[in-house]
Parts: sequence; structure tokens; C-alpha cells
Amino acid sequence: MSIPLGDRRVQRHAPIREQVAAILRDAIVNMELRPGQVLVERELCEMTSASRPSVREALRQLESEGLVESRNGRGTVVAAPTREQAEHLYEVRAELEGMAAELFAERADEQQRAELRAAFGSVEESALRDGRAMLAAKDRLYRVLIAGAGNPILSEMLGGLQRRVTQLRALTLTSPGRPTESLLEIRAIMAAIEDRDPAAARAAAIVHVEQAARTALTFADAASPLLPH
Amino acid sequence: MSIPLGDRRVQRHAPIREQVAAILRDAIVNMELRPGQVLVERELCEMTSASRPSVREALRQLESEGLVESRNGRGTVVAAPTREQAEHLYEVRAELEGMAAELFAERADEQQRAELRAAFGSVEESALRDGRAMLAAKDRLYRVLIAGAGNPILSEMLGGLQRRVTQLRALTLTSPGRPTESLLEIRAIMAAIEDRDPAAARAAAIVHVEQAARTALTFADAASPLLPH
DNA sequence: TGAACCCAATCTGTCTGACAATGTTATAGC
DNA sequence: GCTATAACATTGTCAGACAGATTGGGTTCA
Repeated sequence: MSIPLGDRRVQRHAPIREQVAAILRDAIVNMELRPGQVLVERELCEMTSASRPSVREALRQLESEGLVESRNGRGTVVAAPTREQAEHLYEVRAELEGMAAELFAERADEQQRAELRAAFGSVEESALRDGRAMLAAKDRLYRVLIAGAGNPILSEMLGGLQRRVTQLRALTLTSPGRPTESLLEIRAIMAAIEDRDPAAARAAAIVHVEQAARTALTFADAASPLLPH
Repeated sequence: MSIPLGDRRVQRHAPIREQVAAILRDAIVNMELRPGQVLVERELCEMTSASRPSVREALRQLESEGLVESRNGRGTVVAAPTREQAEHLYEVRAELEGMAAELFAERADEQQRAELRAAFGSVEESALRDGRAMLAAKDRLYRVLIAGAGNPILSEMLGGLQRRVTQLRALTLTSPGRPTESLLEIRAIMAAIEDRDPAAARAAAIVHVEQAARTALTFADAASPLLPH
């Protein structure tokens, strides 16, 4: 006469090091921790109420993700890509997002297409309203698109790249007229996907990323780190 | 009257955690540590004469690189990609290596082209002789090609992908006739680069990776982990 | 004999505390 | 005001410890 347990399973608490990594990742992506900022281990311990070993393991993880840099012997800082690095990031991202769009057009099933349409609806709706809302909606659109490509390795790599340019993406919004342009470019991707035209989807996605890159990089100075303080 | 010091600078010894990571990376890529093998921390400590915290930091790094997997609570094992994952790895690798070849054809200077020709010479020379030598020569060729693309982000990602399929690459050699085929495909890439035809270089590189994938995956069973013991 | 159960050994995940080496800052002297 | 030295802070690394989880073996019971 036991009550069915259903999904009561206590979701085995993630290791502390991963919780710490998640917290710091969030803080970096949201710019609570600024590029170039020094990460003092003791402060991170207090901030996360974890011990130094756990914090250090989390930092190693973020280091491989390219979100922080370890200056041998002088501690760890939040990564601050130079303009050149930013160009390289966008170049690879364009390639991989083109690939994702192509694969989606090729492989996605009807449910995934419906989800994509829904996500696009949110983007359109939020576009003229609120910049920050549009950014969140675009993030969701990307997630759906990338998931629909059906390649987890690709997803992982694109996720990493996107986090690394998030700092720059925020800038994009401040450019006048950019939201509407951006919307048009995304509409082109959507149209190609509806037409089941993989090549066109790829091309449209590449154009979109290249435009975003151009806008973001306009704000950046050539030699010095972006957003130095 | 001081003797010029030149490049005597003692290259600040890399942190122990990185030395450990390098040792383990090597061991995994060379199959001294087999896919699926459990990595017992105490043994790694003895093997590297480092302490447990250092070993653990190194493991976190390798985890983000996809070379090991941490089974929550049950320790860390050498990653053993399933056939499906291997397909995804090759799919992304084809895309990025196509990109690298295209960029090389577009951007490489004369010195880099000369280096590439030299590396290709080694490959040709070793092709009919010794499988293992050919693999090393091909690695050098790839390194030159990828470096000549002039995008460090791309280099890093391709490097990571290549390490993750190294286990499978060894299989490729055992396929009869594969070395000669492989050589022809690479020759096509070289020709396109000499012609300064980026699109053709991309296409040839993609064909090459797709063929290699086909050969490697022939050896693998569908559901189960590759190379399970 | 075979299956379920329990216990011990092992190993991970995590913490505390410690230390030398290296930077950084502040102070004192010129 | 500038340089040199001293005091402090922080990292990189280690040793030791402990609870909890997992595993394998042995034992009991059918």
C-alpha cells in the first residue's frame, strides 16, 4: 500500500566544485565579475561558502572553458579577450552556427520546428520592447536551434563560444537600429529552415553572426583588452 | 663585460597541476591509459609524485577537455566515446578542418606554404613505409595546416577534437589500403591550396575527414562504448 | 545450491591547517 | 620626490583527516 514515488528521486546533489563553477560562470556571464578582475580565492570561498580546494577545482574548469586565465603565480583573472581574440571567436562561431542551422534544416523533426517557431515568436515580440528581454529570447532560440542540430559535441562547443562572447553581446544591443537588423537576419534563417533549404540556412546564419560581430567589434579598440575595467 | 644572457631565462616551471595534466593527457592519447579504465587518485599521485589536490585539479582540466569522465561519487574514468559520440566528433571535426583548409588557402604566407609542402613530403615518404611514422607525419601536417589558418581559437578546438579521436585514428591504419587512399585525399587538399582555391581546399579536407571517419567507425559496434577494454 | 542481505574495505568528495615562494604594499631613508 | 627595504597578502602545494558511497565478499536463509 505504498504511495507511488514517481519522480521524487532526490536529484543527487551536484558536487560542490560544480556548483561553485556554475555560480562563477553565471557571475562572469552576467558581468558581476568584470573582465580583467582578479579572483581572490579566499573571497570566492566566502562568496560560495566552499573550501579552497573546491574553489580551485572550479577555477581549473573555468580555465579550460576560456572564461578565466591563470597568470602563473599571480592568481586568476576573468578573461578579457583582445579585439583580435574576439574576431577569432566570432569567426569560429559563425562557422559552427552555420553548421547548426544547416543541420537543423536537414534533420529537425516537426516538434523541434514548432519549438523553434515559438522561440522566434518570443524574439519578435520582445524585439521592439526591451533589449534585455530580446537577448534572453534569442538565447532560447539559439538553444532550440542548436539542440535540433542533433550533435551534442557541436552544442557543447557553441555553448562555450557563446559564453565567451557574452560580454560583447551586451554591447551589441546598445547600437541603435541593431535589434531590427538582427531580427531581419534571424527571419532569413527561419525562412530557409521552413523551406528546408540547408545551404540557405547556413548562409543566413553566417551572415547573422558576421553582422553581430561587426557591430560588437565596432565598440572595441584594436590592441588593448576589451572592457579593461 | 657581461656575457650576453640570450634566452637563458629559466622558463618558470609550469605549475605541477599542468605537468600532471600533460602526463595524463599523453598517457591517454598513447593508450597507456585505456578508454573506460578507472583512474584511482592515489595511483595517479604515485605515478606523478604529486599530491592529491594537484592530481584532482589536473583531472578537472582533462574533464573539460572531454578526455576523462567523472562519474559522480564513483571516481573518474578515461572517456570511452560511444559510436554515436564518435560520429558527432568526426562531424564537427570535418567542419572545422574544412574551415582550416579554406583559411590556409586564403591566408597562409609563403613560409607557411613551404612548411606545409615539407610536412607533406614527410607524409608521402612515410606512407608506404611505416604506419606509425605516417601517423606522426600526418600530425605534423595538421599542425602546420591549422597554424597557417591564423585562428588560435580554431587551433585549440581542433586540437581538442583530434585528441578525442586519437584512440580511433589508430584503428584507421589497420585497414588495408587506407594509407594510400588517405594519401590521395591529402594530395587533393595540397593541390587546392597550391591553386589558392579556398573552396576546393575546404571540400577536399571535408572529404578526407569523412573518409577517415567511415574507416574508423567501421570497426566500432553501434551501441556499446568503443574499445571497451 | 542459489539468492538475498549485511559488513568490511576502499575510494571519493570535501575540509582544515600549514608552509614556502612570490608578489605587493607601505614605510623609511636618501 | 624617489629608491630601498621590510611587512603583509596571496598563491601553489602538501599532509592528514573524515563522512558517505560503492564494491566485493562472506554469511545466512530458503
